[in-house]
Amino acid sequence: MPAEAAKLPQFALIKQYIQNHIDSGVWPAGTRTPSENELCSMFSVSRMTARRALQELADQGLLLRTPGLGTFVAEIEPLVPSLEIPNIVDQAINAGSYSNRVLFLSAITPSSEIAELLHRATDREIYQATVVHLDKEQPIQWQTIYVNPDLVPAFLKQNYAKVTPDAYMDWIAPVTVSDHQLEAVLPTAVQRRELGLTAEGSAVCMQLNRRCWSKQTVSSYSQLIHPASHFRLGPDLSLSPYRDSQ
Amino acid sequence: MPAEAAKLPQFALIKQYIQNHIDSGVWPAGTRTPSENELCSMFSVSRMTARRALQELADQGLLLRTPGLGTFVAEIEPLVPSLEIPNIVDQAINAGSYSNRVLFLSAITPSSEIAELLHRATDREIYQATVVHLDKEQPIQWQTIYVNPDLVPAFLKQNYAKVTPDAYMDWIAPVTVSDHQLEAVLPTAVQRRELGLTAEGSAVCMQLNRRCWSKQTVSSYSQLIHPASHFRLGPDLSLSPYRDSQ
DNA sequence: AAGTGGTCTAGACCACTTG
DNA sequence: AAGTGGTCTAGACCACTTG
Repeated sequence: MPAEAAKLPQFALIKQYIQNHIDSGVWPAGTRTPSENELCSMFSVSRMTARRALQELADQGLLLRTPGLGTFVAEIEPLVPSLEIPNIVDQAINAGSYSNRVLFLSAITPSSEIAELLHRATDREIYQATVVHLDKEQPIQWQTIYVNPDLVPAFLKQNYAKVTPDAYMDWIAPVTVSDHQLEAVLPTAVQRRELGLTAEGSAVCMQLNRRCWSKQTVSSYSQLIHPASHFRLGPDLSLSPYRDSQ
Repeated sequence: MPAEAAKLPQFALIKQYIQNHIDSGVWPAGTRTPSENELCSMFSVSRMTARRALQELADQGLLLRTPGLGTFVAEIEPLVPSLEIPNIVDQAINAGSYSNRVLFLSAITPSSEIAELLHRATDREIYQATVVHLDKEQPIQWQTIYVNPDLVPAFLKQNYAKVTPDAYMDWIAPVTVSDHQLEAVLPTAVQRRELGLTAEGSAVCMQLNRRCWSKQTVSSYSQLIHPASHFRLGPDLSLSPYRDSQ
């Protein structure tokens, strides 16, 4: 028995054996792997141990198992690439360089579009706030947030100089799910002024539309508008995605 | 024994029991759950069955287990929101309404920036293609792709009217990982003309920078420029994220 | 009828933590 | 010393598929 490999438990050794055959192409997608009983005798192991190896690889999506038929190597799924959405306001708060300007805070009668997004009738009031968020005195985001007053009745009575609308909302009605949309836009004249955008060429903005849910009820809908110069998504491409693994 | 709940296996019943106590707030984060042995006697079940319930919930991230200490309810992780990146060229191809115009196809001496992204020296040639992709005769994407000739030596000899550069690349050097960056830009005069953007206001574009890797080697770097009117990320917000679960 | 995976049992030994 | 989770065994019954 080689001394090097003695540390891993037996189910992990069986997993390695199977993974090697898949990665090296010896077992292409669709190949039947050894059955639980076959692995038992191959590795001199009980069925529960052989089963654990197969089951964990199946949970990872590498194998497909069918009672009565066997275990098969799964097709590689194309893996839809995705981008994480940074929260530049939270980053500024954590850095201690955050401030803001509240431009509007009031109850309003929603447009039919906003009412529909909040799942409310157009004849029922909702709350709206418009805030410009700043990092080191530089405007980084224009936020217009529409709030469901049923979930956050005291929304209009808060002082948003220290606690942002998002932070207060998350305290009263924690976000359980959120939807996001992203598009490139040209800001309005008011937005350009408040965001400090003067030159024509630098006036391009990224608009993020975000709807938040709290326990299966829509709690808010926000339009977040960022100067393109302050909002890029994705990693620094000078770094290798393999930096962790080798 | 109630007839309704008779269908679920015992480990699933124990999982339900634990999940209910977490979801309802009876066991907040940090609470110690019953141990494997305690669940054994509570549910008149063997330790392997009680263990399975705890282990599967731990695999889901709901529980944390420590040998010698016990099993504890995990903190809810904030869950970074992310957006899937649509491939509008593939969508057009699948819809059967795809065509393109190849503007440039040649070996070039790379700029230092491009050379660095491809992990190559500036004095070694690379391949470049510039293609405008169309859907139903409408321009939807400007692509400038820089290719590592080591991996795809015959890149310049292909006819890209039928098979796109990306499709050919994926055939020769399948993409194992890809990096993406996204920003809002104003297109150049040439890009505006080729993309059919005339009015000033509609000239905003989304630029996606994508670097593809094949077996831990950079195979290509692409700049993908889309008219903002044809490129929005995220779901239709008129749909509920709960559509599947209720 | 023989083989497959899904569930389950009643034991065992281990390294680890706590009093 | 008593309890915890991690690994493992050698059996069992089941519903399911195949020849």
